[in-house]
Amino acid sequence: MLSIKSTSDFEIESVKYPNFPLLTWEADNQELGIDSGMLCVEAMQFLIYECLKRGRVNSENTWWTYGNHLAQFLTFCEQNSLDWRDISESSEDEMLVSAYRDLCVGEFGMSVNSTNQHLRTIVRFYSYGVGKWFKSLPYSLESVSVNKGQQFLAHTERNGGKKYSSDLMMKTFEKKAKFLSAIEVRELLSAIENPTLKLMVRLCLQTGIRRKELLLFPLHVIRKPTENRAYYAVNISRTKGERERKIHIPTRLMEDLWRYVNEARFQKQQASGVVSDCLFLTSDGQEWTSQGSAFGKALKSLNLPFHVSPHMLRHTYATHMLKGMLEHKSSKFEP
DNA sequence: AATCCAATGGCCAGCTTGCA
DNA sequence: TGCAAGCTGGCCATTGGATT
Repeated sequence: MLSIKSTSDFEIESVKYPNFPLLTWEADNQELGIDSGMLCVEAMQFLIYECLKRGRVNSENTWWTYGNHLAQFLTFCEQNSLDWRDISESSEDEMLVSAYRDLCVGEFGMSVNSTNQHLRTIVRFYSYGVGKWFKSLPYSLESVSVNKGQQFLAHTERNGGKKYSSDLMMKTFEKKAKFLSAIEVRELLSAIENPTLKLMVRLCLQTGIRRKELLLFPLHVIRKPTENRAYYAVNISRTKGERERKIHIPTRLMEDLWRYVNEARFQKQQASGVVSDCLFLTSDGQEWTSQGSAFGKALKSLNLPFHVSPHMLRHTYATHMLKGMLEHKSSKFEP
């Protein structure tokens, strides 16, 4: 199975949906009436329902996440000559998807978390198509009883005490966040020679913003610090899910950002002629690409004895903030 | 830059806990 | 005692990161 990007010719009810995943078969299969290059009609109907008809999905990335989950499962069926529509009547005995699950974790070496996410998409595909293309489902719904004392999932069912979930799902465990110690933070900052990169790292460490939020950080929120206060509260909008959020920039950092805007950034912008609402520009005076990995590579090229990634800076902020709040108990916050 | 696995954190909604 | 904030765990939309 191959995924192809739609062009702007792809439209539904006169609305154009470019970059939508189109899932096509790779091999002929006479038994199933499939020629290579044909669209998988069932997968397409499901994806259109899941990503376009429903109102919850907004990001094109999400189209591709769901498209890839489905494409990989259907590739498994295609390569092993399995008919994904032929589900045995007794769902307790049906092994098609559970065999795929065990292959993901075993042979492919995928984590339980990722495999579960693939499984949820496949489960939704079957749940969408049952009655349309298949008589029964490749899984059964397990009733999970709710512990009344602990109120486990008590909210999910109105009649109380029970919740239904696919029996394919595996148990997952929480992983610990990776962060830098105070010593490592100092080592990191002193290792950075490029002043702009240093400012970017400081902004991450002191506000906990994500990589994408850093690279798309709005220019217009940077202003000259005039008042005698500890920090400046600013709103940023280009966040995960485009939710606006308020962050706090310490005054000293705000001063340095203001100087950057009026000196180094101004010179770069004059040289390149780029007009941008992004605070940070690359050394060529261009905007950073928000999904690029250049910032992470810049951190890596410092060759520090410990691992640093953009998201670790966020964890570092959160961990030290929590530690600080625990040490200096405030009446305002409950850590 | 494309691909795809891994990780993140908001959501749900009723009971528990904290606090005045 | 009464009110409001906090907690809870699986689901899901979205982003991060490593590899190619």
